[in-house]
Amino acid sequence: MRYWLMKSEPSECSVDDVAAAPKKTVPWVGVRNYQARNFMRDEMRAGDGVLFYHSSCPEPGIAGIAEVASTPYPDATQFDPKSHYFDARSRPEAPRWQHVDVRLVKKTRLLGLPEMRALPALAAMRVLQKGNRLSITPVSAAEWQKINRLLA
DNA sequence: GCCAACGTTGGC
DNA sequence: GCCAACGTTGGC
Repeated sequence: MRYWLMKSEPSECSVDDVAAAPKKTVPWVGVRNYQARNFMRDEMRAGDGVLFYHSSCPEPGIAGIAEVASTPYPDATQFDPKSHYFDARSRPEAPRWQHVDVRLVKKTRLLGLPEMRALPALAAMRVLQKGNRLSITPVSAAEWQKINRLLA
């Protein structure tokens, strides 16, 4: 059992959008960064814990608790010329991009970025490090427990 | 809209 | 393999 923080722009897919989705589950399509892809493809397991993070918005922060809900599979948007995420160099016989499904466990109060930065227990979180841009980052068990207590 | 930080691309 | 140019991310 591992833990992750996954960023989503609420204008694209907010915590409320996931809550309204069938089975409260969405395919995590659109990741086009190799490190983030590798986390999904190589390291995630169904049942892993996910902190659902709102980015590029007026109030960035953790907006819900979710979980990994599938094994990795190819991202269909890479083969769709009409998609914003189309990748002309990916081949169906060798898909470049894979993703998992994410299921919302519960929407929480917003744990805002300033509040996260103020907590010593979270000081080492990958997502808070200067220069971090990765849309998926590992979370330690201690960080996971701390945040779950705060949002309980 | 600005800009720092980082990733990717492509010429050499 | 180097590295400059360019594109993207994401907080502010």
